[in-house]
Parts: sequence; structure tokens; C-alpha cells
Amino acid sequence: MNSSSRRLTAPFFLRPDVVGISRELLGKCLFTRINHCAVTGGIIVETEAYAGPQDRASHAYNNRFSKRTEVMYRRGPVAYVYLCYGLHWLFNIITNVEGVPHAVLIRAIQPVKGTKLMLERRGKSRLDCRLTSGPALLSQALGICGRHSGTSLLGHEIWLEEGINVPPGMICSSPRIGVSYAGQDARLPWRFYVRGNSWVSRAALKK
DNA sequence: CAGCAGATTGACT
DNA sequence: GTCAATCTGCTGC
Repeated sequence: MNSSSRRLTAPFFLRPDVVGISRELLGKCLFTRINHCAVTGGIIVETEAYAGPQDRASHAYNNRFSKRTEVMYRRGPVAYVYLCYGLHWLFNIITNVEGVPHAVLIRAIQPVKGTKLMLERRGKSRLDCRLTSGPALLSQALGICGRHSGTSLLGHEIWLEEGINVPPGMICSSPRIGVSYAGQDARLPWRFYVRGNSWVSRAALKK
């Protein structure tokens, strides 16, 4: 099977069930090819769903709209990349049709391709779980930053492919990380990860 | 090992 | 002014 036939296409992302999409993204591959450099990427092992205007943890809660969140209202799949705590870029996949601001935060990947370039971008010499185990870490490793917010995920810079099958019994869920401000919604079990996978993020392991 | 301060920008939850 | 979908490096046990 060649690369193009393994790519995830629009129908996967246009469905209304963002929590289901978030779960199904486990085992898929996320790749980037930034500035015509080598392809980098790996298998998604941890995600979180953000379910639009009704979700207090979402940047689009109550249809909040700003220069930053404008991208969330676009037709999927596009990247929503924003700066957290003033220095970390976090990468999300925007799903659903235009006007519905659903998002999946990619929290951790298991490196598969372009490890050398990812180590360079992270300023590391040794391969360990700190390369891509965390939303800010994987963005840095993949070369994703603010300028990619709004980039289509059907193009040649950032895209997704079929990966490995993760059996339902290997999928765990838990509350989302770092959303304590979200009231009752902070308790929703909308974080998904692969059981026992050593590339799941550090913050998440404490839970 | 745990705990915590610091980094630093955009939105106001 | 305050806090945020985070991570690092330092302190002290």
C-alpha cells in the first residue's frame, strides 16, 4: 500500500462525534514535512477531545471568538496551533463542518520516522520518551508552530495516515489534563491513551 | 524522588 | 491584572 492510499481523508474528520474521533485517532500516524526537510512523525498514543461551545474546557466555549480561535470554526481537517503559557505551541486537529468548533488535542506520539531531525529540533542527543511525550514536546519535534494554525491536514506539510490497530481493550480514558477551571466538564473522561505505552505524556501518568 | 519557580504571550473562561 | 489544554531545571529530602 502506498502512502497516498493510507492517508486519512476528509470524511474521517467531518463526522459529528469528536469524542469518537479522538478515540479512533489512537494508532493513526501523524506526519510533517516542514520547509521541504525530511518527513518526521509517529503513532498517536494520546489525545483529548474538546467538544465545542458546550464544553467549558474548550477555547470555543460559549462560541468565544477571537483572532486565535477563528481557526476552530473552519471546516475540518485543519490544524489549530496556539501558544500555551507563553512559550509552548500545542497542536490540535479541528474536525466537523464549518461553524462547529470541535478539536482534538494531540498529546503524545511514538516516534516512527525522521527521529534524527526530531532530536535536532528538540536539542537532544539521545532518544527517550521526552522526545515526543507531551503536547508541547511533539509540536517542537515535528516543527509545528503558530504559523501552521489553519493549515489543511490534507496537504503536503502536515497529514495523517493509517497506522496500527489498537484493540478496544488497550484504550484507556481519563479526565483531561490541566483543565481544572472547567467546572464539571473537567471531570469528563475525554482523554484517551494506549494502555502501557511508554510514550504517553508525563503529566498524564501522574493521574 | 517530589515540589516548585520560572519562562512569556494572548485572552479575559 | 490574572491566568492559561506546559515543561524544565533547580532545590531539598
